[in-house]
Amino acid sequence: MTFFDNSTARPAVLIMGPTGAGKTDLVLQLARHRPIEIISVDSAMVYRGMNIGTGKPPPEVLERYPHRLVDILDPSQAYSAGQFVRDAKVAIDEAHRNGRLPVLVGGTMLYFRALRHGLADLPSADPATRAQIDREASARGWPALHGDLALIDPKAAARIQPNDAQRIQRALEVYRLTGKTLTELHAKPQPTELGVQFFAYAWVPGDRERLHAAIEGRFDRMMKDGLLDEVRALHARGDLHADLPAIRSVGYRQLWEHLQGNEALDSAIRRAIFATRQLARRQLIWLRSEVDLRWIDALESSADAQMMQAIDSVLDERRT
RNA sequence: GGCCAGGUAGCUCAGUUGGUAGAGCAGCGGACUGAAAAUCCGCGUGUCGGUGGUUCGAUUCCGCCCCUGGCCA
Repeated sequence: MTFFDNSTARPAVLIMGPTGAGKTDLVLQLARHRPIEIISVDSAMVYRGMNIGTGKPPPEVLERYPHRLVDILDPSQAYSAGQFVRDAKVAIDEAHRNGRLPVLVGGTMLYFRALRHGLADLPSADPATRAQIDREASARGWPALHGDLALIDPKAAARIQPNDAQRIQRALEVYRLTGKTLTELHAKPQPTELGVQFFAYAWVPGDRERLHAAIEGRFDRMMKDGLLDEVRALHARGDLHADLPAIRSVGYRQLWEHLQGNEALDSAIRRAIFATRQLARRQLIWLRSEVDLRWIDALESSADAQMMQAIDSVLDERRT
């Protein structure tokens, strides 16, 4: 039980895959047979009351095989990459203390990257500043604010598109909060050494068309399982709105539009499936640029065995 | 069977007063540092239903045929 608490880098396995690739089934399979601790890397599963649409395992399964970083926030709140890194560190440490191998599984690639490669020391989001910038943007337009940014931080402005409201806002927010530019702050070296050695795997269906079909079938199943009622319950609360990160999630966003009376159900469903495929595409693009990643074709019959073997080799290494 | 309206990109459609065509959606490629399941950027050759005719030239005009929808029998 003391395999992991020596002073050298302790191991953690990362399983990164697009939505609909079958990560959940895989990791439950692993958990049944090996001493692992499942840590979710998913910006939507953090929210309570968002179960069917985020593809969480059913409650009885979660009870039997606990997932860290699932159901930790109310949908009215916002999560962030920075918060994820802090939470993940704690979860990894606890797994090691319990003598278990942390297995981080999910599809939020920014979180994986932030965990492995670190984040610059930036201030977290400030609602008042963002509201102020939003007011300016609605008066002058985002390209004008992009022009402002070009004056204070030409390098950042050069890589941010004039219409990319979110990034322009963030760059200006950081400057107003700290008096320093994003470019300056990014340049500072990040001394956050986690003391964790990561073993990273891309879990990806090798056939795009089959991924698409799986995504469509999965959404139909979610609808049969009561996704619309789930979204209706969130909608009925009255304090949630379409601009919240939780409600912007794939599936929830489109069904929310339908519940608002803005869109027919069949059209909302169709768009939800499109949005899910587009999400998967972006996840795949992200994976292609990741380094130190071993690819496993999730469609291969030996895929589960390959992953199991990978877990075993990490466990064996620590045992000697 | 007759009349009418259509048949143009994977889908919905626009358009060419005759010089071989373009939007939205989809799809694809890419960017990505506290909203990331977010946000943004880029990519459009397709027998213009088929076949004859008129014309220097037809997807566009004309004839015939096929298909779809509607109305009338």
